[in-house]
Amino acid sequence: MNGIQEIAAATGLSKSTVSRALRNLPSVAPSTIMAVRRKADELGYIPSSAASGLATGRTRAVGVVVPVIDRWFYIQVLEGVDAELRRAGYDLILFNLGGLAGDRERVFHRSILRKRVDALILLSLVFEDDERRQLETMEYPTLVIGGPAPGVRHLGIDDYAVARTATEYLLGLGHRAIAHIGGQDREGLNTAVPGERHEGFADALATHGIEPRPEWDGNGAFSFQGGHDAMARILASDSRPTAVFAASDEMAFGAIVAIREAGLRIPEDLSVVGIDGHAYGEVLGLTTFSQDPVEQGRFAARVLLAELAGQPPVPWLDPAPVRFIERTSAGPAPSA
Amino acid sequence: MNGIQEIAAATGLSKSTVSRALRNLPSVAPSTIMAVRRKADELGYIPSSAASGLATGRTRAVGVVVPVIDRWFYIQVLEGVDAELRRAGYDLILFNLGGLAGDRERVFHRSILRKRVDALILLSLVFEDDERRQLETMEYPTLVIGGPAPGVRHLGIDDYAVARTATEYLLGLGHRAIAHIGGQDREGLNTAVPGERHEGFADALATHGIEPRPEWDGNGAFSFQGGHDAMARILASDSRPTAVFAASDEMAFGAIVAIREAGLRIPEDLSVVGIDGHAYGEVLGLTTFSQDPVEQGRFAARVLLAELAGQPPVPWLDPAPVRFIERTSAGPAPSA
DNA sequence: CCGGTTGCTGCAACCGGTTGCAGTGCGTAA
DNA sequence: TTACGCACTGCAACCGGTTGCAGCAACCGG
Repeated sequence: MNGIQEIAAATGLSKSTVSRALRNLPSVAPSTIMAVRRKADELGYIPSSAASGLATGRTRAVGVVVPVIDRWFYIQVLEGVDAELRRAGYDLILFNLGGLAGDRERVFHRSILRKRVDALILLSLVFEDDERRQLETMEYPTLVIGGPAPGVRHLGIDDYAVARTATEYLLGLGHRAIAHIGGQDREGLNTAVPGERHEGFADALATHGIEPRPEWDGNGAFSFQGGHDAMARILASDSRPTAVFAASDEMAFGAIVAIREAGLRIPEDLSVVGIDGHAYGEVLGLTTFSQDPVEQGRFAARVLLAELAGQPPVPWLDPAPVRFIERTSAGPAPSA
Repeated sequence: MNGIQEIAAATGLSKSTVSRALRNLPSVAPSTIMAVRRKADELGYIPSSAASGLATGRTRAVGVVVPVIDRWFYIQVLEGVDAELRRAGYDLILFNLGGLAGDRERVFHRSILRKRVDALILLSLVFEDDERRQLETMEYPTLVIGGPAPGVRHLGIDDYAVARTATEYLLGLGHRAIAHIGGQDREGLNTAVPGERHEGFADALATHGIEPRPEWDGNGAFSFQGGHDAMARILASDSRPTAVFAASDEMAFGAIVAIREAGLRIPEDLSVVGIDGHAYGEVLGLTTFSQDPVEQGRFAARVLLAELAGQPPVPWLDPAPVRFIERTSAGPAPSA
């Protein structure tokens, strides 16, 4: 005999009373609750999530789907989501698609989740039409963080606006020769994010009548190494920009290293700005437009938990805030 | 009516046959399997992990416990563990202690896991005696990765040996004035790791009759920022070392930045070596002793999955391999 | 003294699968 | 023709909790 039943036998109570006592339901006499608790401890009772899940239809777990794990943004979000779930006594199940090559099927084919979660948070994913439909047929509340996701409820910064603001900041410093480092992170990032940020950059230039130069548009693959290599290539070209807009902080870090390797000074010779708010920026003096993915994660978790608690769903979420952090990597354009 | 039952009714078969058909058991007629599959698709059947978990006592999930999420090492391991679990069709449940302040209780109090997992991987944790006992009473297979963990089965590199080797490498290059950057990561790391690595360092010096100098022993808190600040302090002291042994790559990166800020050259003025194999090392030219946490994660997962598949448990695991990556951050000691 | 609350507990069905055992129908060998 | 084995399917109990409803005793006001 096992579980709750065993406690029932040992205390002379019924299964139902024990069940209620363990959950502190008000309809149980305080003395009974104490007795049951004591016995449970004594017997080393371990509740079975499967059993209660089966009976209630609730798992007390939330799934988080990431394209890959090893990316700054996802990890920050994960940290935030986790913190909030922990507070609420929910578990976190991590579904990693393992890159684009990985099996998207995995999550979108409904049978995989096997009703394991009560709600789902999807990170930086854009969906095919049928995937979106799949998502809708899943009965649990869902939320997407990061990157525009047409047709599904979504939380994140306004990538276009941030990029545009960042570029305008450089323009405001007098820069006219501005390079862009962006590019697709094939397996990791929302495929829309690089595009949005690039567009914001391009539009800012356009309003100032500046033609973007293809040799100043680097593909940094949204990584440190990529940013470094892209910057090195740009510096190797015939003409040199006076500023660089990197679509992510990690690429900006790479760019900074490449610039220093070339013997140039920041910001005297070359200004750099990024987007993200990565912790390394502090030491490296990176001027950046910081988002707070931890808070985004927390917020997403709170929204979903509220719905699970019975609150009416919020159909629309405001874009997440961006904070400008001015450090030392960007300065006035050198006077030609 | 729901689930398997519904399919049974629709096909005119019994629950049991449907159940077996869905699992492709050999005792079911191929034609029946096809029919059941078709019906299941048609009805949009979603299996319930809770129900099968309850019936079989297996959850097809493995738990991973981390002290905090946002650390390079843990994330790499997570990636490896996940890859292997995915292959095997297992889910990954992430338990974050959320720093030392966080609730260790959470995991060690048996009732929290609520039989949610079939096996448990613990990252860089040292245990109190009673926690170890708790762990033993949990019925499922368990494995610790990273940092020595007396009394429990454990996987990881030999921290002492690596640190000693790294230091001896610097000694071999003629360095005698060697600084150490280590220090406790209060909330993140196995409390034993910094100690082991420091000991390896100290012992290597000792065998060469070198007295460690306290002003050259920096606390870098196992972070980029920490490494930077520690190095800056060391450089600000009266005398300057000719080499630095950083107990982690991230601290080494910080040190490199600090050294360059001071206008010194690497490795002409100052050599740097690290431990880890962080991806940034490539660009920064860091000479390091690389471990492969992804592979450690994969390996750990494989070990546990094998046990879950019925293989006899392996009581002892060899230390994980370390690979020396010689790049450009360390060179011969400048001749005084 | 009675009818009605109030507070607590028990009964039994149910959640959705899994599994040991007992059929059933058919082919085949004796 | 009969007996037997084989391939397949069904019955019913079980996994360990949850919950609607009923039951019971003590207590209340009238």
